[in-house]
Amino acid sequence: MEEARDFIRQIIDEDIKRGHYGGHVHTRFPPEPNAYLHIGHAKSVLLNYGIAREYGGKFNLRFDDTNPQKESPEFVEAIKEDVRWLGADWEDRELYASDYFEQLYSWAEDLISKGKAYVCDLSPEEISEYRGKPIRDGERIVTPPGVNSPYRDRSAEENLELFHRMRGGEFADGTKTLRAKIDMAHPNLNMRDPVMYRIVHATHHRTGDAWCIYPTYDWAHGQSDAIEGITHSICTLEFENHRPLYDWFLEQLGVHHPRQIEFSRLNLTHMVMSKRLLLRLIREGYVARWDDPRLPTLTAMRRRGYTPEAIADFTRRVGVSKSESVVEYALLEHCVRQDLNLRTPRRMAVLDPLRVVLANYPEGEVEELDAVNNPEDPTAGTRKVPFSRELYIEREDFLEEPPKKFFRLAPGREVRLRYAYFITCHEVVKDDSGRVVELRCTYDPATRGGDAPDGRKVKATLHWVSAAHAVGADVRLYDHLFAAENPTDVEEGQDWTANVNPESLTVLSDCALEPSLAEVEPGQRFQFERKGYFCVDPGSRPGSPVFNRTATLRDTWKKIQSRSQAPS
RNA sequence: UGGGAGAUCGGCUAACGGUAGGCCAGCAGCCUCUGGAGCUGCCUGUGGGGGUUCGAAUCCUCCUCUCCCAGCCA
Repeated sequence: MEEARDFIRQIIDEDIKRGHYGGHVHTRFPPEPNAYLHIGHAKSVLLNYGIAREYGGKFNLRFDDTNPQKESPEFVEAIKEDVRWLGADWEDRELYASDYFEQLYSWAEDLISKGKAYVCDLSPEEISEYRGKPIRDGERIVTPPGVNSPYRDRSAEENLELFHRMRGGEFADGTKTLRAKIDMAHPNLNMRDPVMYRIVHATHHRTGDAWCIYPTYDWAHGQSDAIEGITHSICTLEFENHRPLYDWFLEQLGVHHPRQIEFSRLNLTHMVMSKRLLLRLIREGYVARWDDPRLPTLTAMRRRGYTPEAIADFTRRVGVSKSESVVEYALLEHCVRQDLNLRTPRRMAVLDPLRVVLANYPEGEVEELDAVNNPEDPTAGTRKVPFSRELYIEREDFLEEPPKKFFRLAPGREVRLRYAYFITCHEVVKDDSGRVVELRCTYDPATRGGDAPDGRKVKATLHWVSAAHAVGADVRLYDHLFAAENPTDVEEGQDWTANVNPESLTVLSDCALEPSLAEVEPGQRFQFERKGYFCVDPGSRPGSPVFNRTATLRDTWKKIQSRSQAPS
């Protein structure tokens, strides 16, 4: 069965049919190394890499490092790790716009010589004014044509000399720019003599102090694509306005001209996705770091337990289009559950322990019971789980006064302990404050393994851990970083950070795990039965494991509860 | 205002002049030693008005709404 092709692939199909670019396809992912990658970038990486692979083409990783004040090797390394993790292979093409600085400079000289660029002494504020600001004209707002810079008509010789002196370091930051000479009355503001070079005395993470003038993104990006022989320059919607400018540069230079195709960026409910906003969350301490598992950064999602396969499945399902959209977080969760369901071993872990004593079970006796590692994967085999007189069950699996539809343990009620026995609760022990501290139960020896020979049924099966064998652990539960679907939608005078969910992180430190979980390695994933998917944190240590919850299991009881509690 | 772009079930996305389909979510049921997973069924949609056509989500036209640009950020 053939899958529907997105509009980008349709365009490429057409290009190939018409023999454009010699039938070749060459894509690239062009991040600026000034932040960590997030899942929106993953969509772009996978799109570009996927297209290259499908068409038998090539895929470049190119760092658009034209702003030394914001970029650093730390980000370069982090980005490489994330792209690699996603499975995108750039082979030996780890490239940098900064590698093209000399070529870009020489092309700029060409444009100057042809009278298509000039050195301008206007200040940033003046440039903005000359460009033509929107003016209120009574009811209406009018965008007037721009005004030519007084420096626009310098001779090519003078421009060349000034440009050389700019490179030579003779001028202070911000005092001069090189601008393309296009059209100050152009309806597209990007065409009103855009800046190509600015003076910045800053050390670049790769070129060091070799330069004190740096190309703007607009001047560097298209030409970098051209140099690399990119055929399809896929980018996000906000660059649609710039395409005429990129076309103009390429045409003036007479070089290879990629086809630029814009698609809408990924947005998620309950999440912010811009670098600027993510940076604020970190700087202001709403989250710990770039890899805080509540963030949509790839490093955070990896730490949380997401798999690259789940992310790839997700990006495939959301599709590619030009309409701006917000994808429900639930789809992401669905993808990771579906992946993890098939691949993760099951374990029993009691996150909020309640002691259970089996009055009729021999003291001191321990049985090793067989437990299935993964019902979805017969090859995963079984393991032994110790059972004894004193156990822990989940506190929320018992209610003294069970409401309708609550099938779990309650006074007088019989339930099954998974892979073990049927037990019946006879007595509830409370402390002085009335808190339930222990349950006195009996077990039915005939139900060993979990089946009753007389065929009687129970409505619930609980997970449990033998108290004497339990391994203590920290478990971190995560909820939406923002309770609101759209975090930046705030009332007048409110800052969006007010929407940060104060309960997005819950740290549990008294969890009781089955003993097979004593020795785990960071990054290992498990399904804790009935609770969710969990991943061993990088900070986990032998003997005191730390788990991050990747996602909960779908929980019908929770749903029933919230339905009955929901405000009408 | 000018320029650029977009509007299809609750969400995302197909359909390229010929039965508006899929996935997620939701709902109902079946099944179950995870209230998991799985299975079955249901649900709802072409922004509005005109026009062309045997036939329009698709073509034309007018309108409405939303987003992007006016950095020496990318």
